[in-house]
Amino acid sequence: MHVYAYGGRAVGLWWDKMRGKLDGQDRLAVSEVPLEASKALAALAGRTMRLHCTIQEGQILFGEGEPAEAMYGVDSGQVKIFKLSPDGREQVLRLVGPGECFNEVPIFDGGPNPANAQALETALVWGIRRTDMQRLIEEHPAVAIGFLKAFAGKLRYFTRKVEDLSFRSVTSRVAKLLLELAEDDGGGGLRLPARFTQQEMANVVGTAREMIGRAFKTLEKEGAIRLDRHRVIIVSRAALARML
Amino acid sequence: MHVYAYGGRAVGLWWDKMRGKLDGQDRLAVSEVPLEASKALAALAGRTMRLHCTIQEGQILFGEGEPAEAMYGVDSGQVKIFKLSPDGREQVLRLVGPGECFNEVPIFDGGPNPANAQALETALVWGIRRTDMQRLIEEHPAVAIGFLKAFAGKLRYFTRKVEDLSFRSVTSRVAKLLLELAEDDGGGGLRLPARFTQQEMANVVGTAREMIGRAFKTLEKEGAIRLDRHRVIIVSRAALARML
DNA sequence: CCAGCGTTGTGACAAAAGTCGCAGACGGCT
DNA sequence: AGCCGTCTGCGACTTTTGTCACAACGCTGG
Repeated sequence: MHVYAYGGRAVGLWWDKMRGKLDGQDRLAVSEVPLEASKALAALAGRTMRLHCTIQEGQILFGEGEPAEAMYGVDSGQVKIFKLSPDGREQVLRLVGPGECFNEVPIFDGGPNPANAQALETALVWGIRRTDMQRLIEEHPAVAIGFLKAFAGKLRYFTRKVEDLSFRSVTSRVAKLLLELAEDDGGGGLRLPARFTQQEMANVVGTAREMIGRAFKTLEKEGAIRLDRHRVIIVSRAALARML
Repeated sequence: MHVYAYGGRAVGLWWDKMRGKLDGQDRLAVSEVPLEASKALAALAGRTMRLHCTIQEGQILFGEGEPAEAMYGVDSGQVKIFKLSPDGREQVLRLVGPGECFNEVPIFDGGPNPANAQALETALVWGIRRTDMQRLIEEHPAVAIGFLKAFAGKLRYFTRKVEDLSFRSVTSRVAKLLLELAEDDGGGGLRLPARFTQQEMANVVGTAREMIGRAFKTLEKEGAIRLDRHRVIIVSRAALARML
């Protein structure tokens, strides 16, 4: 059991026991399938050494700078990967949902965790230890190629993130976030998953909470969204896109 | 010959002819060496299909969004990888020097060039076409692993870039840039490579030119640098580091 | 139903960053 | 040396973003 301190609280983390062992060549076929890396891995990992755990909403899985134990994948729930500034501000780098994986970087360069990971909602997470993963990759070149594709996607993603921070106003970044978060929802309009508070959006977008509220008012004036009792409803995707 | 338009100018780009051909297994030993990926590649590439060209200072090698022909490496000189905003502002993502390579991402995801590339000073550049590179990787797993390491480094780099843009003030980012650019130089102090204008630094740091000047004045007041006839001399690395 | 707490709305203000205009300095080049 | 284009140094001003304080809302759990 590991204990990490965060914001004054200490949270516990239990690992299930290892589940099995890589046993020979008959699994090769799986890794050969040119799937998106994380999926191929999940399939592979199901039959290799694999750690499991449930992290409760708000719990920290690991912290930046700590030696990396493993890479992880999300089975259900959502995990937030973020950095903290010395004065406590938070910048979310990525939101990881089911089928995606995170903390792969240390597998390949042997360094510490590049950021913090925390469950945004209760999440089921699996992990593969670095050494196991390295063996897996050496034995199955197709897995390496899968990772290369996944990394390529991530580099594009971060490249965009830099671009956005540098070129776009807060309002524009908020509009973009809304477009990404938007979920089709019963009625005519699109609604946001309720779990995002303005503070959380601010952390994703890289600004202060109050700015989110002001951005909402701007977007409302432009007819892109409607604010119904503290909840954002997207009126027009097109109008939102115009604000980019 | 390709012609690209940029800032009203059109520049030409000539490719030398292909130089040779990958010929069998005896090169495997080279790829097996666990070098930094770019170096391993340069070694490999010297014996495989390889394109060469010289790009003059200011010339564009390729533009964002164009279909990716190849990945490249720098033999000498310096290449700037950057994005342009709709209104013409520029954000430098990376400065690529000798021994490093760029535009690897499209090799693996088949997408277009993720950014623009331009020679900051006259540069000797080599390239390997996507299809050749893909074959190389499939045949030599060690190359794939080398790329994974290189990608891991780049992801850490961009992660830091996001962090910096989000957390640090302009002055702090400038101080950081100076620390990175600083070159030991004959006399007691460190000087900057002359080729960087304030505008170029502004593009790296993600701000306006005037802010660079103001940041310099702040840093001078703190005793970190000295301004001698439009040239920056780093007085104290420690004082600079304190400004981070 | 009510209390309590975390989230949101808001206005006034402060600070940081960006813009504009122009003068002056520098560095090649002839 | 003298000229010219580019780069730099400011100062005044605008815009954007961040901060603070506080009231109101609304969900949750007795």
